[in-house]
Amino acid sequence: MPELPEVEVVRRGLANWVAGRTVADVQVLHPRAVRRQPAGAADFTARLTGTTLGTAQRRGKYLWVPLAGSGAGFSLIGHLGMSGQLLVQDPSVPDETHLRVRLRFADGGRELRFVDQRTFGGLAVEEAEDGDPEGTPLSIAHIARDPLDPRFDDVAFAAALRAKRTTVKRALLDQTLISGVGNIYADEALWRSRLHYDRPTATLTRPQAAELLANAREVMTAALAVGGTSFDSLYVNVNGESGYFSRDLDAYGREHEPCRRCGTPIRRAAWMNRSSYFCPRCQRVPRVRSGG
DNA sequence: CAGTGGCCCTGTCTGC
DNA sequence: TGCAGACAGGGCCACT
Repeated sequence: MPELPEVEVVRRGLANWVAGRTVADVQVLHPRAVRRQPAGAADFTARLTGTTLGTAQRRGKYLWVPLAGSGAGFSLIGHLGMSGQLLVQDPSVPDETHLRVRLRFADGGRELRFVDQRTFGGLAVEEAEDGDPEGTPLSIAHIARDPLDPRFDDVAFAAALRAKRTTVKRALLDQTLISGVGNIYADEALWRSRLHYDRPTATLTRPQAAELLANAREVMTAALAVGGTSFDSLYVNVNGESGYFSRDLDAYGREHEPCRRCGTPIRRAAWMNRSSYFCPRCQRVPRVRSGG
């Protein structure tokens, strides 16, 4: 499940392996993989063929590559969804079972493959912000900056979080408030902050909001340092290698295992059609006071 | 308008 | 052995 650290690992791989290369040929093997392209797969292919790829960029879980040459003013945008992979493969490697899109390059070297089992991810060629050297696609203007972005505004985030009339985990997963946080790192940040996932955001103090942000930033930085979190073969870097952070998780996926702080078994709760892992002792739901 | 909940998708695992 | 159902869950969009 690629979240910010995993997507950043992939971004670095793209920056290393495809920047400066010219696209010779594009194959779309599953139409759903380019469903963000309004005019369809043929348009996607036409807009990409012959362009030169720039340096990959990222905001939250979105990746994009600015295009130069015939593609100037546009970017190739990608989202990995739950199971998407961008692999830089030797052309002799047999096609992956869930290969959706292939880019061949004019230099005849390793090709770029988008592989996606569950097809929640996808690629598209989109118009970029006018004059933006990073080529930020217009379609992600609503996505907030992420906590590893030097331009992320900590004070504004804390204020916006506390102004919300929702619960804290919902807010962490709201990509218009803070991007890059998914189910895994939300649970980890909440565990580190001793906050229950259903805690109303309006009851957080300013220091609690600041600590939650610091913990989200810290856990994602630590995960990035070891290549991200891989539970299975669904998340790998561009060379097909797994990350090692899963062994360092404190809450996510640890149902019945002892809390590393207090020893109480970690509990899993159904939440929003997914799961929340938390320590029932360290992370208590604040009791609603009557009368106010 | 802000907040909420349903849906998309496929492979793996569990229980009957 | 086979089949149904649960589960993994990010983002979009209709609805309140």
